[in-house]
Amino acid sequence: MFSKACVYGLRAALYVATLDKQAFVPIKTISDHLDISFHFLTKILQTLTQHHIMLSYRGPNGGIALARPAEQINAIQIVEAIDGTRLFSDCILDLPGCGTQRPCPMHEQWSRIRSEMKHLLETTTLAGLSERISQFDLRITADEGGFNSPGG
Amino acid sequence: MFSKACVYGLRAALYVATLDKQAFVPIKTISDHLDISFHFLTKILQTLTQHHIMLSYRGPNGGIALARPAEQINAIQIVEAIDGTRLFSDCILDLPGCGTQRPCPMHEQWSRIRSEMKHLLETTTLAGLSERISQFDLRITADEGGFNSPGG
DNA sequence: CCATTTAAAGACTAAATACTCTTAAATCTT
DNA sequence: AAGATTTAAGAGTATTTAGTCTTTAAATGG
Repeated sequence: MFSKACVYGLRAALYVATLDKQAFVPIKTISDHLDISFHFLTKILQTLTQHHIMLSYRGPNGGIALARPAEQINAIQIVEAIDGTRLFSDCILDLPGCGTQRPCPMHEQWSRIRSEMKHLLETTTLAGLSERISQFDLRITADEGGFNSPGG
Repeated sequence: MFSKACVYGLRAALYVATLDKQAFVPIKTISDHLDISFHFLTKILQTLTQHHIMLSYRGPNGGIALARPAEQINAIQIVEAIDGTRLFSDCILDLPGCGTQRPCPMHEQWSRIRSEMKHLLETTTLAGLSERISQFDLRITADEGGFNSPGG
């Protein structure tokens, strides 16, 4: 569905949002916490900074941070920055020009699904997810236990 | 979303369904009509025959055919045969074990989308699609014009 | 100025996906 | 039996995605 890079980007951005700090977070810290390759994550976060979703700063006390309040960053911005917009426009049968004018036989039904998916990602903010995490002790890592209790 | 192989498989199966013949259709005929690589399509259709969605027969007047009436073949059977079932079970954040018990922060919303997608594919039969094609002169090829008027 | 810390950039490798090509096997026609 | 037609199977190639490694550049602190 989404590329690995996209999923990692979502997790990393969400992790930064949960920290709720003004300070820059080193990418190493994030990659350690989320168990993602440091170098790979660096590339992914470069893309997000290039899309003005995150800010980066070099040197000691440097790292990355959200470019704006978590309320103003939603999942679709991250997905589109990394995976592009084709997911929300492509025909299920991959026919060029498929649309209302010249639909494929699944066009109407499929575009409904796509719209719902897009709508969900549009209304899902990092702030909302972050709140849900702290409220229900959810996780964004692969380890056992909740987000705030990595030890058990 | 779906792999190329999956999309080609869907198109090919749908094409065979629209022919509405008992006879076997040579793969070459299908690949020519749908402008898909013959050898690649052969592999894809091998998968579908191995999953008992299609039948094959070698030699002159051989080819492939639907293994059962088009009413009894739905899109999800083809998608799952080619791309597997992960699309309908995987967590959007790729967390292992994500589910009702140990959800990720997007689990509930995302599984709703997944269910709708799955339901759509389950209720979409080759017969239904085929009927829609002939009724509205739709297309399953990349060329101009409707399915029944490839020349214009 | 120098060492350290950090991201940026780019080359490189590995794996998965998307094909292509060749050969074999089955089937039909003559 | 011979030759043509067609799928099956498997090896091989190309492209994309995923991930690694090295070098460079920016920033800080001493």
